Amino acid sequence: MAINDRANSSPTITDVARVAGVSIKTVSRVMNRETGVHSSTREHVLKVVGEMKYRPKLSARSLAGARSFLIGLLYYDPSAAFVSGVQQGATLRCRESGYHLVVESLRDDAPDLAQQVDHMVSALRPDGMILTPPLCDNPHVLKALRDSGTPCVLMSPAREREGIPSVRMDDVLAAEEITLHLVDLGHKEIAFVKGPADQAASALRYKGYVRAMKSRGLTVNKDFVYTGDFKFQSGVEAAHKILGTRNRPTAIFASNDEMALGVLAGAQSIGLDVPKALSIAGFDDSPAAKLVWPQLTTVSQPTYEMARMAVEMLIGTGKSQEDAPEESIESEHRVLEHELVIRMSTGKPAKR
Amino acid sequence: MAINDRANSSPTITDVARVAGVSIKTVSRVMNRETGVHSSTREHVLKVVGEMKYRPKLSARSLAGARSFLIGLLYYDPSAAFVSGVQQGATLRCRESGYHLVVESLRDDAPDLAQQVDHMVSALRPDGMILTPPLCDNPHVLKALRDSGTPCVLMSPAREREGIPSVRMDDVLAAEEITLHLVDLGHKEIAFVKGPADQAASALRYKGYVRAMKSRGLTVNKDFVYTGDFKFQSGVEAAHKILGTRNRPTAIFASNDEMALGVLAGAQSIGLDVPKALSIAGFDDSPAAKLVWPQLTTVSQPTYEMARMAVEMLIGTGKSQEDAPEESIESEHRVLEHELVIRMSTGKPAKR
DNA sequence: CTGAAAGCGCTTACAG
DNA sequence: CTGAAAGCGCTTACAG
Repeated sequence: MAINDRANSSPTITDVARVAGVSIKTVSRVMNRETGVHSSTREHVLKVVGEMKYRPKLSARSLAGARSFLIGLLYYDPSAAFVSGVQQGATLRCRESGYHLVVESLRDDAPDLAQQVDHMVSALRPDGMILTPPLCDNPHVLKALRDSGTPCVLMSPAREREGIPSVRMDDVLAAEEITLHLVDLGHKEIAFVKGPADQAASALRYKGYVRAMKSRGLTVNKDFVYTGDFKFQSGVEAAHKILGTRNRPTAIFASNDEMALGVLAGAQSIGLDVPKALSIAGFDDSPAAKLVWPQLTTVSQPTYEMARMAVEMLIGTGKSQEDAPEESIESEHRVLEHELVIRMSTGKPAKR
Repeated sequence: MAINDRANSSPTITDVARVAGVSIKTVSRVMNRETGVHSSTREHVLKVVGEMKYRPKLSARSLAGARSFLIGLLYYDPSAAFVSGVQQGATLRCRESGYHLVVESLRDDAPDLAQQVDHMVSALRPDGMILTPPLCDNPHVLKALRDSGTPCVLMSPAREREGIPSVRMDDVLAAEEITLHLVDLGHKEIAFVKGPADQAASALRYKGYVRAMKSRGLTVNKDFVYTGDFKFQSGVEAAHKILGTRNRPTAIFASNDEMALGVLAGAQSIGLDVPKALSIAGFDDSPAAKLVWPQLTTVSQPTYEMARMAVEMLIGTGKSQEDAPEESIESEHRVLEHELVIRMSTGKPAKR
């Protein structure tokens, strides 16, 4: 027992089998939690495994078997807010099942996006791939992945696709709810700062805003709808534009946090007290939402849960490389719960 | 040519060798850019490789050879500011050399940290590991990694360690420079908001502040040094404390952005105009530094470059598992250039 | 400059 | 319930 047979290299399945007095197949069965092993055999093997600190080597399992125990995560332009939750969720869920997360950031300017994806996939052979926006909407990336037979899950895609599972939140509903929050506080003139036309979320959030206004019999004033680009500066401009009017609104709902922060800065720069003179709501619950005064009322995206769910869908789905691509990829579109985060930037409107 | 020999599975080295009319060893040599292959042979093989779209499988290379082509990145509590740059830098540098980045977030509360690390390392056999704060200072993690013989690079460790390479920036110098920036603007009374005692950066940045003040013959007023915890709220409190005095300073240097943002919020909440009545400087150049008004003057950490460098050091270092742990790990401690980011939150002091 | 053989450490498919 | 054999797709060590 005290004699270690080989140098200081880690034990292999053969070593364990020899010490335990069973075949490597039995050790393999125990390690993979297969049924049909006598409980006394199982316990004995497990004991030896513990003593020898045996850990199966991923590369060997991967080469011999059908799974690589690797999940890929593709980023394009990692917005800090998004990355943190996604990473945490995906990585923890992977560990629970003995999987590992391989992250790849693609360059913004890459003309050979599809090739990069293909390269990654054929070297790594991941059991699944998680795509975040805007990559989850890139047809070249999607095609490369489909050609390789790699199962994918799209996170918050602009639109759902036949045959490709996705996870998302309900942008329309969330926007509706936060607008209703403002209405419930007593606001009647509520401005909206829209995102750019090329992003799917823009229209969805606007839709929720309009729906909320109409459901309460409030009119959507065209002068109070400003189209920004989801960046800080466009929020500042929106504030100047919207607040420059004599008959200004008592609340502004900017459809992402960056723009809401811009609105806040713009409002404060012209001496408006938030939330007394103006309520401001955002969308995303980015880290920065808590780093201003007053802290921002916003919507928390379930990034952590979406990532966990994505991994789960991928691990559940068996890899279907050999089969015809279309036949066995289970297609589900899941919608996860968001959360309203009411902070100090929204309050009752001042009496006029 | 038009006939594809096997099903739709991807070609192996044997397939390529057969089509090219050479041995698999020769294909292997070409793929690994080894010398000693006739140029005509090399070109011919490369052509066939291109036509067949052959990509070596990582698991096979890993099992047969000494390298896994995997670099591990360990996080603990991913601060959004840090993650984004690190990820980008590491992942791009990895791709340039055919490596892949495996990310693992450890749980804050894990009592079995070392075991988790050991598990990851023995399954994956990464060729190297990058540790970010505060994991890079955790003795259990370090020990687990040393025991396994995995080469590591520490990013911004609290203290450098014998035999373990590291990459960092010069916190003292950066803090000194930003303080001098304030002095050069004409400030003489400059307050400092310190970080918590248990973080290495706290003392370093304070040291730089003191050095700058002394070098210009300014006195460090103890009433103007407030100890926070690197969080927003402590910045708010610092502002109230420091600015509540009759004889208040004209500038505050908070030693990270979160606290600086807190100071900004605190100052604005009592009606102070920044930067006219008060200049504020931070440290980190976090995403939020650009999402407030006025935008924050701060120090940009070279996270992207540090990550690139870390990968480079790891790829350069050959894996030394078989040897005695101490003997061949090349120990280097690199210090990378930071950058002062002068924005609108600092300006000349008002005449009294 | 090129190749034949062995083997990395597992899983698969089969037999009993 | 258990095992012997073959093989996954490469690299290593060696020979010529």
